[in-house]
Amino acid sequence: MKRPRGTRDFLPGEMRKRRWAESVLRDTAERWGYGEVATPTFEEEELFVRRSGEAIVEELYSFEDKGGRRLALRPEFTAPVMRLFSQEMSRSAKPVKIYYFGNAFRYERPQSGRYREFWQFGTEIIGADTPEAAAESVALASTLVRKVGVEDAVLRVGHVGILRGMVSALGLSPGEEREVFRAVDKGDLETMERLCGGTDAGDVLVGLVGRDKMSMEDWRDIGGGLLDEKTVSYFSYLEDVLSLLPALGVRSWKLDPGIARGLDYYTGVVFEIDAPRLGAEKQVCGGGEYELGSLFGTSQVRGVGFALGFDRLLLASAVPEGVVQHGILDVFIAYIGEKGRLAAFEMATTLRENGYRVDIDLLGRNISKALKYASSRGARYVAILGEREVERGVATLRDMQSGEQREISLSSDELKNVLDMPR
RNA sequence: GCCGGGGUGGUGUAGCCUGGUAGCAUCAGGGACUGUGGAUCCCUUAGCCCGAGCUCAAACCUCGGCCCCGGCCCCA
Repeated sequence: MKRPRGTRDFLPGEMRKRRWAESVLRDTAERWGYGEVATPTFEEEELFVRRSGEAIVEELYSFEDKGGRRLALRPEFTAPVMRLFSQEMSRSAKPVKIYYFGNAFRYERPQSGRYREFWQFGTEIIGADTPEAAAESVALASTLVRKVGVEDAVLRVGHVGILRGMVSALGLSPGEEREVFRAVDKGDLETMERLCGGTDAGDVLVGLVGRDKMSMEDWRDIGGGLLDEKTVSYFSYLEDVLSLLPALGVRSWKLDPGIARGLDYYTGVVFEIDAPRLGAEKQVCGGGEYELGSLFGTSQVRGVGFALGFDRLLLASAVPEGVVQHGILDVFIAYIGEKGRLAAFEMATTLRENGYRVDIDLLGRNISKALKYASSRGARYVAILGEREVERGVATLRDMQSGEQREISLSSDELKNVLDMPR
């Protein structure tokens, strides 16, 4: 029996890291005023098709249930969360700020940082179309990535409204425009050159996407002349968003005119975060401003949000030593003889009731082996209970780091604090 | 779907080219040590990804499949 392709088992050490990262994400989102939501692991297939088009059926884990319904394991959370919003929260006070964490499934070729079952964390601010909301979303994403220990993250910010304005200034057919968008998103300069090089607008676009460093002024100067009034107004909007970032704790970002984010429903500011050390699958976050009332028949609903690739985040993260090292056991109890055994189990119960993490010998090992086992488990203390101790109502407590030993009383009052360690 | 590199006890590896007894390390369990850990020694459990072919004989050669790793495509 093997694990299905593209899935993983997680052992205790790995789970400790994952739970740590998860709690960092959760706690931070709560602190920023977001409430958690959860949606079903599977939905009607139609929900995902409507959001993303027929093409995604290829990548869905879909099936028919016994009632003949077409269902699919969720490949992402945006559509389910929007469904939840429009069905359950559309009359809630605006803006609605929610976050989610869970597993999602895509039938794809696994590779580094890409699995068939993966985890995502994300947030949405729904019912807000202001620079303030956009800035908060960008800043929260950036903060989260940093807080889980990704040191070298690069935040890139762009605006699809400006990009669309530039592409439509090229005067291409809709089909050609699609191709250009795709090339822009990939940073494929050769294809761009082929599609729209030679014209003024085309050269400008190629120049912008190819640029490594750029200021807002450059962007305006280079691209602004060719654009209509509405598109030009996006520059000030974007500037406004960016001006709020430092106050929200964001130290640095790169302007990237070429972020297209694939989907049609993005309307304004868009952003991505990369962890360069991850190689081909380096994007750990993507998000932006969107409009998707049309999908669910709601009247115009605008919002801004992002999704974090939890597994990639962990690959890129330097999880603090303490998280990994922090042993899972405060005390291991070893005993000798029938009397020792009873006293040992009683001691374990008392210590556990007082909040300590306690394990006890279950294999009837001798002291030597029990100590070795406790050591390999990373226990801080070993309590030894033999005839000698039980007769006098004490246990021998051995500090596994220093090797020092002392006797402690077995009375429950004494046991409460005798280990003088944080619980 | 495409290209490349791989799959040998639980883990890490040698053996493969040049077919013929699968070796080492580590971990785990037990013992030497009658109540004090990571040492030493001994013992034990346990392996050639799956299938077909060539051959007297396949971990080894050939073909197909599965899975892993890196990349392409895709990335809602």
